[in-house]
Amino acid sequence: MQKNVTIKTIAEALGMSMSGVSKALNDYPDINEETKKTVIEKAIELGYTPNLNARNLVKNTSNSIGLIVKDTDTSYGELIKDLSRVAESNGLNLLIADSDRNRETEIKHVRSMLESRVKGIIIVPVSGEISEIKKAVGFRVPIVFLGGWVTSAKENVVAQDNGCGTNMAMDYLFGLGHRDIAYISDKVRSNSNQVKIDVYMKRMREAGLEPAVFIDEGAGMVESGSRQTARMLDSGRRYTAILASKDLVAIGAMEEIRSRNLSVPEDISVMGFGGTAMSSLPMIDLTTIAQPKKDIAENLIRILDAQSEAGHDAIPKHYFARPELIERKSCRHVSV
Amino acid sequence: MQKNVTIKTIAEALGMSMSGVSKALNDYPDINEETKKTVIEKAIELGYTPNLNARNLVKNTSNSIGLIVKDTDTSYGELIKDLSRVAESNGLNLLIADSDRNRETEIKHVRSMLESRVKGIIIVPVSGEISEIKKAVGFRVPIVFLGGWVTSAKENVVAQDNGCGTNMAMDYLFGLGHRDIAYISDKVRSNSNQVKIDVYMKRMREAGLEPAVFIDEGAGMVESGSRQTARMLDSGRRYTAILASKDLVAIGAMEEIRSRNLSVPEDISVMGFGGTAMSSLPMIDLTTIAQPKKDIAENLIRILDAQSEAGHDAIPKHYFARPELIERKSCRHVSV
DNA sequence: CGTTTTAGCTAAAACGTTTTAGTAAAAACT
DNA sequence: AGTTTTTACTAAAACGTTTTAGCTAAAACG
Repeated sequence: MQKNVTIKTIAEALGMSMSGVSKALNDYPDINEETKKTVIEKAIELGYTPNLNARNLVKNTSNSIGLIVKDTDTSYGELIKDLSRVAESNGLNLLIADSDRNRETEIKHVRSMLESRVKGIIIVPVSGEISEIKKAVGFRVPIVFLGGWVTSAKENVVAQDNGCGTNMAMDYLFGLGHRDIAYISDKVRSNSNQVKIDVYMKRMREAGLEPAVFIDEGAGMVESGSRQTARMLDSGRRYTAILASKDLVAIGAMEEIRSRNLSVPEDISVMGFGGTAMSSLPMIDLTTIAQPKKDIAENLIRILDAQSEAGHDAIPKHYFARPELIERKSCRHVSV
Repeated sequence: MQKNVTIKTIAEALGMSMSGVSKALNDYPDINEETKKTVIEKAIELGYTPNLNARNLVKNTSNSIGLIVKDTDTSYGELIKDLSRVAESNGLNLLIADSDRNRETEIKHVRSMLESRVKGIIIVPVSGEISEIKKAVGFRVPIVFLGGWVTSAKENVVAQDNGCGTNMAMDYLFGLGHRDIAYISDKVRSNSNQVKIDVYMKRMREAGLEPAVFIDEGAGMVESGSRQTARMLDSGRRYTAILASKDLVAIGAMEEIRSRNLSVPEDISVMGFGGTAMSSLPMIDLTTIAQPKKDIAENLIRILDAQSEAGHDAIPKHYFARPELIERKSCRHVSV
């Protein structure tokens, strides 16, 4: 392996000092323009690549942020693209890890990222119990919680505004004339799911209607959707619309409905939550409340940046992104 | 901001030398076991976190690898989870970037990763024209190309064995009694697509059958699938099965078939390629040739590791992962 | 002309590690 | 007892940067 090309290499090639070269490359004002040009040319000629390890070490800064998701396959995993783009435009590298819904793995990733001296950590926690995470991070770097798990006002949180999203969904369904609307949900673990249920119930009651919430306790989002839809269909009451807690739950619902030779949306309208890639497929074509991924990505980075400027006594920041209703083919006017 | 806890902090607290502490923490044999214990305890007590920037700088190594995909949403994007897992078990961090199918962005990411001194780069290139990438990387770190774009024997390449996959698909369809099989493809840009076509044609001819390849030139994989399926259905010849170049193309095909009141698989069997998450959805339920993501992830890291040991005159390595046929509901025996 | 200012550099310390070479004391030999 | 070996450390250099303080020569000033 040939010797690394460093600032010293350039300095020697040019017969000048290392500090001179460094300053030239960093465009300091006290270096002659001519000199700067010469230095930059030489740097390119020699194939110089600055060593960020060294730079970060002396400047005590970092050019990377960590993202730990609990599952790359979920809607928060789909955010990687947008986050990577925003990070890039802020000159940041993105360090990614998947905790695989495992607390131990999650903590390991946190530790490892701290050793790599990330500027901050964005984390979709495995559960709402975050004390271990907080303990591992200490006050070393800012940490932003992503998603509906964390509610404490003392933490930095970015999430979808699920209250708002549910209201949009209800407005839409009421607007289509639906009155018999069921809420179908997978296991309620995170706060986001609870908020959706609360708003759904409130809206139904305000409209003088009887809410009907079907919550599944089993595994598999699609399966949860199917099971609870079956329960709903067998319940005796007739429903014209389903609001599902997730896109995958909605897909399970559609499946169950169709397996009984009913059709979506002719017999029952189905509305999803998430706006995942799958919801747009032709055979699915799900009307859904979509997560504004770009908006979320931008605010994650914005908050992380602000907090790392501010130090560890900074006031916690919260951002709730306004979702967007994507109208597709799974909902229609209630038939009279 | 309070002072960082470094090896020096520990050394002073214990009245010993920095080198002693370093050696104790790294379990050198020439340090007393008692001393090691004391040092480790103190390190934990003070909340010491090793600074990998400093370590990597002096050891001239790296603990991270870079992954640049051209689109996080494709099947190679779904590999992030597995790659992150394999990386973790090898003590590596994963730096991820999305080139967004843009050559300029891609090169920017390559540069940035080199500055961060990654150990190596895994890249799903934007196109088969890789000279710019090679030039940017030089011989600094090993680079492994992922996917069907790069064919040169001089490069490290990991990809699916598409020849094998296509043979599996053809065996399967022949086994179900199909003889009128069409191949439907989106735009042929990468080598992988061409290989599939070649094998398809070969197998058809060997069976004494007339191949029929429908290639779309337009945008959107789903739309490509639909358009070419329409062409196929209008072509006069009657087909009983479709082999699609991608899962999304297959989904487009299914959509077109169903929109004509034909059904899958009763009237026409459809076979996909990729084994993406979407293929498993109930309304899709696509029989497909799945990418062995775990296998691919393991071999990517293995090759990267081997090449960075070997230095830049290492012999290029190739690995073609054997895909797996996932049998679902989109294919059945040809009706007689 | 002598002094002050400015332009354009250089020298050296610092960042937090690892590692090589060395050393003092204790232990083991002869 | 004197020598060698072993044990358990320490000192200092090195990695590739940035930055502070300082320096020299030229320019500007009075």
